[in-house]
Amino acid sequence: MSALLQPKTVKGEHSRAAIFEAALALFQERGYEATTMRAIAGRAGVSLGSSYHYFASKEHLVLEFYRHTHQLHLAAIGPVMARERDLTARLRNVVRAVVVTCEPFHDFAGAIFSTVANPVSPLNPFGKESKALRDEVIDLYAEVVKGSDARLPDDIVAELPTLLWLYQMGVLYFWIFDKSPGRLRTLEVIDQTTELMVRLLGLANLPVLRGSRKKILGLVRSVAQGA
Amino acid sequence: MSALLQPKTVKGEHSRAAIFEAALALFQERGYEATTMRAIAGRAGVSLGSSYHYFASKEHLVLEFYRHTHQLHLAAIGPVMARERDLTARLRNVVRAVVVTCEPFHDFAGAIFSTVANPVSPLNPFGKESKALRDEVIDLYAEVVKGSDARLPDDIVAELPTLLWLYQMGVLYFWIFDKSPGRLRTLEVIDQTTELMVRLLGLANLPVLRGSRKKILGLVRSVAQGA
DNA sequence: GATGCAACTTGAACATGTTCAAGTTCACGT
DNA sequence: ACGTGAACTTGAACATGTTCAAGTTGCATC
Repeated sequence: MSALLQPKTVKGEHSRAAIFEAALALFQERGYEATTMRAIAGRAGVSLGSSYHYFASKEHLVLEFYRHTHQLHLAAIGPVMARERDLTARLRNVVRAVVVTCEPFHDFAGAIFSTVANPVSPLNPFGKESKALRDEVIDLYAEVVKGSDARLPDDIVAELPTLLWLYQMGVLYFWIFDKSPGRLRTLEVIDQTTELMVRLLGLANLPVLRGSRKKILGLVRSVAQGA
Repeated sequence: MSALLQPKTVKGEHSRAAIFEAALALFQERGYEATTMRAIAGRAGVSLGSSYHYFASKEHLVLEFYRHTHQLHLAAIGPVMARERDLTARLRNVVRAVVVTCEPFHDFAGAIFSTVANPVSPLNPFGKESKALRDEVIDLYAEVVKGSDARLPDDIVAELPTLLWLYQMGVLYFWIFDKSPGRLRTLEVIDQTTELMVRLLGLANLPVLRGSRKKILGLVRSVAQGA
């Protein structure tokens, strides 16, 4: 069965959009688990079976949600990507924008994380069905690096986007647990880690770190390609 | 409702043990999802309700499984912990022992990872119900460090066990995806990362890294305490 | 206009994790 | 012996994600 069906008619598009909108609203109101597929269908004004016609499972609604937030993220970072040239500032702004964009969904983000982290699910970050979105995010970070005025060695430039994608997932995991007001702790961690990373990149050419650098890059490659 | 009930009678202990053994066997034979609570109860020779008397949920059987593998792990590393003094070797052996110990369960390990990673569940690694086990594992890594002949700064010694616990979880996540024969890729990654970590620890006193060191330790502290 | 076909829709039926009120067992004090 | 109460056991009932065979709609082709 296909992951999710692209409607072929305007009526179908309406149904699909209504289902996703209902799901998003209910997730926010009641949380992920407490939202039943029946409630989603009811709110969308379609039958239970129709929901499964457009989304193969409840988890696939989550994948759509990720696509949705990615679009919001892209829109949010447009200006800074066009203007800012300093790598640290670009990174900081882009990653800050991730958590700011996701803030309205913080309450139920925790509940869906396991869905996405599940290595068995084809929806997991390394899996088949999320490949398109994953590549988009990695490309975004490639753009963050390329659009900066930082001069980095080729071997680092090759792996950095993937590393930053992993880093973003780590930040989101921290953010999920963050209960500080305004999620200030996460923002602080972002500021510190982005600055730290860029500093370490600057040190990568030091003789003492030369040996480690190749190994680290090899590891990133290993981890990224999964298994 | 309590997490899991400690039997007060011998009969109760038998029932509880039978349920866990049945669950473990069925998980291995059919995988996690395909194993129903009814099948577990049937194989254990008890009723469905009795299973829920001893384990509050299917996930709690997973927590018991983690306790079980932790005991296996402890038994496996006894000799090397008593003999070996080199930090790199101690680390490598201890982490290798983790994946070797878990190897018989590799097929269904992926399915239960999401259970444990779920930030909403009290069973998640940072959560309340897994605190006892988490502390045990962190203590183990404190012992790995303390029992070595490495001389490390106090601030590093304070955070290193927690960092190594996080590292172990990362290794397990990689291992879950690893489809190489004999899980050789994971073992290789372990060898490389342990050596790399110890090398970087040795460089922590270099002037260029002094500034980053404090920040990194602060970050580890932030991340570890969760939110 | 008639026909056919793909897209779309439906809700009953199913599987399974979980709850719960009711029943049973048994060690212990009297 | 008897009563008591905690520990243990039971399976029917429930909620909900998912499947599927059957029905409806609407458009393109003749």
